[in-house]
Amino acid sequence: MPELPEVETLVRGLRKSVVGRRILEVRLGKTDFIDDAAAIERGLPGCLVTAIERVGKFFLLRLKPANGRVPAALLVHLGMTGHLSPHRPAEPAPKHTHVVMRMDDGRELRYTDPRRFGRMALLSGAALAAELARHGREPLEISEAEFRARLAARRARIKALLLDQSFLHGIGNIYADESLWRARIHPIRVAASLTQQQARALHRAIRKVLAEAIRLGGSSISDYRDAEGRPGFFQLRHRAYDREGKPCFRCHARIRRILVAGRGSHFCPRCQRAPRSKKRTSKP
DNA sequence: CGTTGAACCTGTTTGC
DNA sequence: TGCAAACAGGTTCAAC
Repeated sequence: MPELPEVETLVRGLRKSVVGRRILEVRLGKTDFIDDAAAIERGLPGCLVTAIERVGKFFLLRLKPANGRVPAALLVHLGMTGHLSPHRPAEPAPKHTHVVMRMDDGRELRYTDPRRFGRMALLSGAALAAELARHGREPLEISEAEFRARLAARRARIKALLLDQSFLHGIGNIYADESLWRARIHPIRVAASLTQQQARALHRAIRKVLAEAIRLGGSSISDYRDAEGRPGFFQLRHRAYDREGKPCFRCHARIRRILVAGRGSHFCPRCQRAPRSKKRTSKP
């Protein structure tokens, strides 16, 4: 569910209701997705949430401890099925609610995640810096020149590279397929083989797709909801993702689905030309 | 460097 | 209807 636009939408919603609030109490369910559950249980109560940021697909809740200890940050990743949102305590907690933070306005910030592919960690100082250092560039901020230069240095397939969070962070399977469709680039093209025009088109497509998805509150495929429980609407604008067998919006050819980097990849076989296969027929 | 497949988990959809 | 397989918005790791 959660790629950059969904996390960004959630972050904007959470800012309004959670920043400036103090965490009074923490209750945990299953904890196998938490780096150090004891540290969370011990460290969160008493903390003031001073800011909420998005780093790629991660949430970063900046925390100010009550008793003058060093500031820390709660890092949250939603994995495939995670969700983080405020609720009234009277609202029954759904199945798979694993973290409940009782806030000083009487509400509960709940983390729910059926598959528990998400991640949570309370970090400060060097550990936090090390975590952030593993991340790639923001797709909405990287310049076209730098994007092109970095592509030129890579022999990986473009789809695999777009999913690589140490290259760019925040793009997942939906927005990779949507960006490639818009830029008319086949997912198995080698990154370094893209022409300057194609790299430029991809840079623009990524920005356009992500910006529009944020504007529409993200994509709700099955269960994504924002901080107020409302779905996103960008799924209505998908042109490739999950459209196997349906006509291409540009040329009406049937959208195909293949496996690239182990992920279902959707593309138009007519608009997004496959690279010339590299069967060596002659050798000088 | 890069690729593939498996693993981590639960739920839903699809196929026989 | 029933049951099994396939698949899902993600990441990581071993093996090649």
